[in-house]
Amino acid sequence: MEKLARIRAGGTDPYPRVYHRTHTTRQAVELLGKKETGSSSEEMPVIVAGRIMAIRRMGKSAFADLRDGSGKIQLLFQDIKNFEKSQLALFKDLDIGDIIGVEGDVLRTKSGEPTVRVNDFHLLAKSLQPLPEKWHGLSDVDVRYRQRYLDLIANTEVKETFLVRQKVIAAVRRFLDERGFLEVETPVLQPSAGGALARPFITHHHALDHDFYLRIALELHLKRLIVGGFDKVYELGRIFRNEGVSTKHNPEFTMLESYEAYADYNDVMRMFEEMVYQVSQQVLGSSRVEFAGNILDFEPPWPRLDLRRAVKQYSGIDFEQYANADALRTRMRETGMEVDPQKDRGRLIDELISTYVEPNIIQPTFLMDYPVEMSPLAKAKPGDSRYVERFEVFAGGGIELANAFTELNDPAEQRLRFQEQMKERRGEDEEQWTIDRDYLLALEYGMPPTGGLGVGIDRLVMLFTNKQSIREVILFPQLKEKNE
RNA sequence: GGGCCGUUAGCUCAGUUGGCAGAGCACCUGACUUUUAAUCAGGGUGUCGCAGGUUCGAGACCUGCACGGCCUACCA
Repeated sequence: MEKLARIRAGGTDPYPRVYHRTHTTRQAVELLGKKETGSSSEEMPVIVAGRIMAIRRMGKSAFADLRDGSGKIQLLFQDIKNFEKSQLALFKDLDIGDIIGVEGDVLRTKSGEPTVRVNDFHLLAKSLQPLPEKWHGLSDVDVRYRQRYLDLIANTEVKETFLVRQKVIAAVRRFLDERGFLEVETPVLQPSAGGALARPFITHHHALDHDFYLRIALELHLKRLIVGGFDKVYELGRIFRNEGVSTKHNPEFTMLESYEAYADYNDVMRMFEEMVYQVSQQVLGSSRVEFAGNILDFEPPWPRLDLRRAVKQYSGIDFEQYANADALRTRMRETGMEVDPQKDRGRLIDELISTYVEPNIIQPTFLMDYPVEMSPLAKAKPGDSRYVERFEVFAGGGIELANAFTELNDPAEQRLRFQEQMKERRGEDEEQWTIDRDYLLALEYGMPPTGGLGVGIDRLVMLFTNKQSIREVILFPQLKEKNE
């Protein structure tokens, strides 16, 4: 760009290496406030730096809006014609988008705008690309996600979303830390991907000449730690699922899992509703949040619905009366549902839940006691081996917030359940599925009764920020590569 | 994977029945010392997503492809 050459020719380095400011724009505005209440001295010299968001040139003077990470402040350039020649030339070449530093004093203009009257300024980084349009902002979602930095510059509310995200995560950590949970880190690369039913990503370790899977859940390693004697552990981490991409699914996403020895799913339920309540108080200052046109209230206790009864209530089908997949499928077809003939009974019930139950659950609600077919890692209900002590939490009409159960700690029973799973998968020609034998070995040493919890952090943030798409709460969501 | 919709200037978008490619912002030139979507006068900066086809003539019509969105499917 010729402007850049001209600036260099004028003896100015368009990318100097350091610039020390005395105030952020926010601090400069606060300083002005102090000056006006008379609690500070007369002279208010400041050095601030940031990106030029607008310039209003008016002949001998000019106004500009300067934005930094803390906020923005107006700049006033006066007597431009009397600038030193090189400064005048540099000033003329300033564009919206340039990063500059200015020295001056703070004052308030006639119209009440906090302003730095500029005595001197320096170019800190020249912008060679035009910024998105100032009035409409950037709305092309493709560009917004691919060039998130532009989104953050052009759409100030986007920044707010990610600040909330950070606060949610910090509040969750605080909650668990205060309760004596130990935060741990477990392997992302695993010889077998267990703890969930999702299809994993496969990668290859060259030195070991061995395939590894990217983890699809945190579960099995955290429970090894319960065996090892850490009674309360959690991990907040990225997991990877090689499946469809949608407004609710990103191939990599952030999961919280916690495990507490000597607890069951009732304890976990109480902990989870308290956790979300406290997080909402700390992040939003309220237990209420608007989501998709509804007001959700996280104040405990949340309703607890028996899964079988909920399905019956909303779909009219009592799946207990249909003992095998074929019978249930036939009954579901009668209601006009299109049903995949491949699905086993557990998946059919899952479909009933997502079709009939989830959309009706607006307020945070526990759905309890799942059929055993759907939950290979959960402990059976006492006296009824067809059901397990498991709950899921839904809110906002279909957002799944949590999945938790009383952990199955009987190694023989666990081995049977794994084998059942493998049997079902045979014929699905999925090479990826393997049994984590080392986990079974760990269970044989004895795992105390344990309550476990899994929380999709991205979805929690969606609720807290009223975003209907998971891509709005992930800084760099996965998109297809653009072909040249 | 399937269906529908979209893709035009750096950005936000118009573009009539198939007949010279448009507006606002940004950018460039000039005027202006309290503006804040500054204003005023002038300037169009384009591979109309890509590749074919129909046509005297295609941004528009047809086919294929790419990318995106929504729905659907998949998904603990």
